[in-house]
Amino acid sequence: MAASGAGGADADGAAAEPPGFELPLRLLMAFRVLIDEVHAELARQGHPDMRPMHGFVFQAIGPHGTTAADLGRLLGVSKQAAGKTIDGLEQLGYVERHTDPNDARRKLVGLTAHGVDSLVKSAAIFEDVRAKWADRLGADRLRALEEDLRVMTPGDTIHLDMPAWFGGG
Amino acid sequence: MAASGAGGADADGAAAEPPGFELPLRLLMAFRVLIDEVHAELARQGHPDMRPMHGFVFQAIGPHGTTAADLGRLLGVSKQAAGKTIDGLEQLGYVERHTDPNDARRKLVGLTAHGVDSLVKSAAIFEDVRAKWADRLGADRLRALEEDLRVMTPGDTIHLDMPAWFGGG
DNA sequence: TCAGATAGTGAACCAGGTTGTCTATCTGTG
DNA sequence: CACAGATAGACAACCTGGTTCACTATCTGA
Repeated sequence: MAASGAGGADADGAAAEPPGFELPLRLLMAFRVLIDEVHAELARQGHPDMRPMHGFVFQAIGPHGTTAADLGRLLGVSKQAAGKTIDGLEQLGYVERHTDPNDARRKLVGLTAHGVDSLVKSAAIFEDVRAKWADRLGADRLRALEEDLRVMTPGDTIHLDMPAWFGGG
Repeated sequence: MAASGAGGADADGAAAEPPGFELPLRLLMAFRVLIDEVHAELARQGHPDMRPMHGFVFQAIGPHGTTAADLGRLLGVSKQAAGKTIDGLEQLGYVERHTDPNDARRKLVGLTAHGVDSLVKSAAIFEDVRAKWADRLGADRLRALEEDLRVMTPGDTIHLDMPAWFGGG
């Protein structure tokens, strides 16, 4: 990742950070900065065992619940991997499983009160952080930034597929 | 990660994607879209065994080379992890190690011709993709976006620390 | 009715991190 | 000049969170 002189001058004087490299780097850093802040604040607010990505998982589960296979599809991982994630979240008390009354194969995964609490708090914290961005950038610039990102990213499918490009298998 | 109705309407009618959630999601998706494109094109141009993040590693190594410990610091991982990464890259023929003549403890890690080739091509591809973004968004908007991202991210230290927040350890 | 699709689970495996420990080497200070 | 302490690299054991393969239970459509 990263480069010595991304922000400014490098001892060499040469262009240490070609402009094209800057964009992905900053996108990732921005994501990181934002997520870190939310993660830290969420830990302060009673959810110290949440992982940075769990908020997205909870949002994917949603208020109506889902199943391991659906969650896997949404997250872009195998159903087994989704199942493992659910196992962990279940042990932490964030979700619970119930057999689907209409389909004995399926197990509905739903948020517990604890899980809902974390989701609600995450959303509020995200809002706060976004407000801080609006303060720094100006509301117009932030809206423009969000609009531009929307334009440049596929609108509907949100298969992040983190593992695939990060190296995990 | 992600949510069913990020882009648009959800069957429920409820706000499926609180505005605060949208920002990190889009940042990550944008990063992903960009990296995927570069990665795919790089594979086409003779580097099929490159991992999406390798480009950043190569840039961190830089034209003058580095050491495992320095690389680890720059990447925000342990020196052992950096060493393993270098092992892999060495086997793929992208880097090579030489003992530092001035310090027998250190092993200078430098890019091979193959590594330099991949770095040069990456940079060019990044430029191309950036140009595409400029076409879509307009040069001004893209510059504004980059400027805003720069404002909201720490300027000098680029410790991405991917593993820490992704869950790896 | 029954072949085929789908849900969930377990097992074996892998990648890429972590920490702890060890040796070799350099460096600053008494 | 010697030596305590810092640093570089490597090895081992371990962890997390992915993967695929294989299997059973259940649903569905022809």
